[in-house]
Amino acid sequence: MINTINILNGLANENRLQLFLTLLEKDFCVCELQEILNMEQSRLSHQLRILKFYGLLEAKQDGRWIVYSVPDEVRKNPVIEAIKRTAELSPTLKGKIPQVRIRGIRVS
Amino acid sequence: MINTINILNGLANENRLQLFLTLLEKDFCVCELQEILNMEQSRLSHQLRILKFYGLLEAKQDGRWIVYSVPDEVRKNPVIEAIKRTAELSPTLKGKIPQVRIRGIRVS
DNA sequence: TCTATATATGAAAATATTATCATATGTTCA
DNA sequence: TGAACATATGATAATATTTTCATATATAGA
Repeated sequence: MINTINILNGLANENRLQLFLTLLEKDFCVCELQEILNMEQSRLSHQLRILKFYGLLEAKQDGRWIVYSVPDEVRKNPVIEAIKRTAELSPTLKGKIPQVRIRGIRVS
Repeated sequence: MINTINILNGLANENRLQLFLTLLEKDFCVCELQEILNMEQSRLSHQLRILKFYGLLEAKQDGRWIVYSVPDEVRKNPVIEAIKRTAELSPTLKGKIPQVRIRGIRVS
């Protein structure tokens, strides 16, 4: 199981917490996250790297996109479950999460 | 309820996490914590202040001692409960926690 | 192959956190 | 009151994290 201190270190940053909560809702590629979170590309990339480093995210390539997701093992972690319940994704971001998208293109 | 990001910020440091887990076991005054955690006084005092700042600890005076404790509200928090379950207090520290003490003096 | 797009990386600058040291404050007790 | 003890605080130094900017890499498609 993922180490608790890794979870704490990974998520002890408002930006990364929101990023993580977003990915907890749904998988996204970097360019979608860039739009949703309104973050500069390399900054976002660095933050994703940190979350991945701590084992909180995984990435898979799909064409020229890299899709980030929260591994099942992480979703099942009790601390993560509690965080999901208590830490609300900012309403602004929530409104920005597209319902259906295919590789960055809004479909609905 | 205590803010999740405050919990994360407060505990995203191995030292403070161990300090907090120690106080989750039992209330202690600073000089006891100093001995248990083998930390220099002012460093410990600074870390306690941070935990207090984030609302994770409270302090009450008892003579010349300041006794720190985890507020009930914090204990009941789902994230804290999950952390308590998943983050083990280091065995070294566990062995050092006195069973019964009165104001820093080991009684049993 | 060339170009556009998506993403990552490295280095430097900006900022925040942590440790350390000296000193201040407050309490007890002789 | 003054000495000893317990704790806090402030300033600075040491470190770590975060942002920014420039550039590199990789893929898709013309």
